[in-house]
Amino acid sequence: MPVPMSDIFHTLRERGFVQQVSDESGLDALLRKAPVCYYCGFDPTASSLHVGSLIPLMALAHLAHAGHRPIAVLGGGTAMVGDPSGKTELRQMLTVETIKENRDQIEPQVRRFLGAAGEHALVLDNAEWLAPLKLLDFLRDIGRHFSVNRMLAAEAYRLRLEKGLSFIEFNYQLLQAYDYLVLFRRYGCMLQVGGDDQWGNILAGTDLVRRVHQAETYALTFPLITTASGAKMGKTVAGVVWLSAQRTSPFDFYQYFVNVDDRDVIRFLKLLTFIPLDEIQRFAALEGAELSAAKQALAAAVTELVHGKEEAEKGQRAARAAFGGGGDGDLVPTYSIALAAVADGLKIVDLLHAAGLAASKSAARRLIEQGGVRLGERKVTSVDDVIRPDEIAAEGTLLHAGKKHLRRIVVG
RNA sequence: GGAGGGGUUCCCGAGCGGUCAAAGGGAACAGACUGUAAAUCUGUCGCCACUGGCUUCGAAGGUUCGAAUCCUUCCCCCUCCA
Repeated sequence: MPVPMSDIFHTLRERGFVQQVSDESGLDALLRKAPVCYYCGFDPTASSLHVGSLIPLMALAHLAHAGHRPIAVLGGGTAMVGDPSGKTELRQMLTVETIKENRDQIEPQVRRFLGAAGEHALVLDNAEWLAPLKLLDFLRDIGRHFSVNRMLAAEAYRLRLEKGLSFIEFNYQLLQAYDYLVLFRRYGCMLQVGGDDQWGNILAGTDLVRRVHQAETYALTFPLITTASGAKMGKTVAGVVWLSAQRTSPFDFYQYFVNVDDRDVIRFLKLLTFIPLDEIQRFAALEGAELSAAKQALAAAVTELVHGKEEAEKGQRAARAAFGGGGDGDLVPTYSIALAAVADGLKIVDLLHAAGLAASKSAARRLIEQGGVRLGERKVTSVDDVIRPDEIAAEGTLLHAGKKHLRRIVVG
C-alpha cells in the first residue's frame, strides 16, 4: 500500500505543478513532518513579471497556505549575469540601475502571493550576498565544487555550446547554487522550486549544499507552460501579458484569459487559480460554447489574484459591454478626443492610430481596407472616412478594430 | 593574436550590381466559418502627404548612372589554431 502523500504535495501534483522532483518520497516526508522553508528566484530582468511567473507564484502560495515558509529571492545579483539556461543567445546586459528599478517594481507583485505566510514570508535580494563576493575566495570555496565537465554535459547548455556561451553566463549556475547554500545556512532552506529550465541550476544548488554541509536538500520544478498551440503562455499581439497594470491593462489581462484555447482552460484553472479541484472537474465536463463559462471563471479568478476583486469585476462587466451587449460601457478602455478635433472631421485612420488600435496609419488603412473597422453600428468602408461629431454618443461610441480590439471613443 | 565563415525586414532564412521594400516558411493581423475557441480557406504584413514619395538589409565612409549585393575601416558572432 502506497504511503499517503502530504496534502500539499498531493495538491501540487493534482494541479499539475510537478515536473521533476529530486527525491519524491524524501520531500513528501519532509513536508509532512514540519513547516519547511522553501524558495524560488525571480530575476528582475524586466520591470514586471508576466503571466508565466504565475506558475511559481501560485506554487509558492499553495505551499504558504499549507503552512510552509516561503522565501522569494529577487535576483538583483544574478540578473547582472544573466541565465543562459534554455536561451539561444546572450541576453542584453542590464545596468545596475535598471536592475534595481525592476526589482522594486517586481517586489510588490511577488508579495501579493505570499500573503498567506504573513510575517514568515521573506523577500530577499541576492545582490545582498552576491555583490560583496571576492573572486578568489569564491573560486576557492565554491568554484572548486563544480565540475566543468558535468556542466558542459547539462542539457541547459547544449544549445549554447553550438551558439556560443560567454564566461559570464557560465557562472550563472554557480551563483544560483550559492544562493541555495546561503539560504540553507541562514534559514535552513530545504527546497528550491522553479520552472523546469531551472532544473540544472537547482540541482547544482542541492549538490553544493551536500558537498559543503553533507546535508540533503530538495529540488522541484514546474512544467514550462505552453499553450495548446505551442506558444509560450502569455504571448499575444501586443507582446507579453504582464502582471503590471501599466504594461497590460486589467481589461486586456482579463481578455487574455477569456480567449484561451479550449484545450488550455482546465489546465490553467488548476495552475492559476485556487478554485477547488472538484469545482474545476465540473468545468471539465463542459463542452463547446459552454466552455466560455469556464473561461470567464478563469479570467475572473486570475485577474482577481493579480489585480484585485474590483478589477476582476470591472473586467467582466467591460467584457459584457464590449462583446455581449449590456454590461458597463464606461469600463471599456477609453480614448477621448477634443471636440475641436472632431468638428472638422477627424479621419478614422488617424483616430485608429491615435487610440492605439493600429500601430501606424498604414496599419489603420489596411484594417479598414480589410473590412475590420466598425464605428458603433456603422462599418467603415473607406480609408478617407471621417468621424462626425454626432456619431459620438454622450456615453461614448465603440470603435472596433477587428473582433477583439476596441476602444470607447468619447469627446472630452 | 592568426586563418576561415557570418551579421538581411518580429523570428528562421533566400538574395550577392539594376526587374529588391527584398523569395520561402513561421508568427501576427483582417475577412469568411464559429463559441470573444480550434482547424480550414482568402487576404494583408516598413513608413508616409499611398497610382507617388521616403527610410531599411551590423556601423561609418567610398566606388558606380545605380549597392542588401563591390571596396575600406570599425563593431559583434561562430569555427579552427594559439
